[in-house]
Amino acid sequence: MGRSPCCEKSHTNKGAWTKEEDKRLITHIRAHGEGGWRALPKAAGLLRCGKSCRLRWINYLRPDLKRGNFTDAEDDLIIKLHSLLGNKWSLIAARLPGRTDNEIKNYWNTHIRRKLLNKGVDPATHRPLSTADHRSLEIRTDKGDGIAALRPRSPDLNLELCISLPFEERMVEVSMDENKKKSKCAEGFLRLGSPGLFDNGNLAMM
DNA sequence: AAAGATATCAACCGCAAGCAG
DNA sequence: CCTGCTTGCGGTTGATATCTT
Repeated sequence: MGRSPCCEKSHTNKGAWTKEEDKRLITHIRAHGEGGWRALPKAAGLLRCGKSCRLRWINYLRPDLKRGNFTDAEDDLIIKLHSLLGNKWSLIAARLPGRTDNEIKNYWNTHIRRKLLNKGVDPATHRPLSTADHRSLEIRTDKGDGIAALRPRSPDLNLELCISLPFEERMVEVSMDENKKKSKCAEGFLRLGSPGLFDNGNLAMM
């Protein structure tokens, strides 16, 4: 028995959005506000699924979006936040006003990754790559569920940067994967307002 | 100029968290 | 609690643009 589809796919459009669809979506959201994505397409007269509407609005139609190239300061901030949060694009985007998680994720994968590699920095660990050992930075592990995962080989590559957080659960949730642990800690870090982090999202140290 | 390779990014998919009943 | 539904997230795909040969 498979999952039920998120919407009636046989009656929905897919692919690039037309200007008319954009207009309908913007008009509807201006009138009724964000949310209720599942019911929105029908209400707005769109042959799209709710997910698609939400994505289109959040990533491209929202009025507060900052389009255009990333600045060097944004580059640096993304790199710093990534070293802290890992691939938690939504958390990173939350610290970059006008940027979306999808935009940052794409930018990371197409530009920053290469930029770091060219500088001899491993984009996954943010540590220097050495020609002799960079292939050994990661090892494959099998967690017993048949799914292999890449994990840092060296203990000192552990990016758990949550030294002083009140997250007792991280000590006991041994089954939680590394990314989740990292982001949980980092979320707390951001929420609590670490001395190393200014309100504008800039990192004072690290 | 044409063909193939590579880069970019908008959009989709599946999963999991959160919430209401 | 349990269940089902909705929303949000991260990984991935695929169409298009740009570059190289």
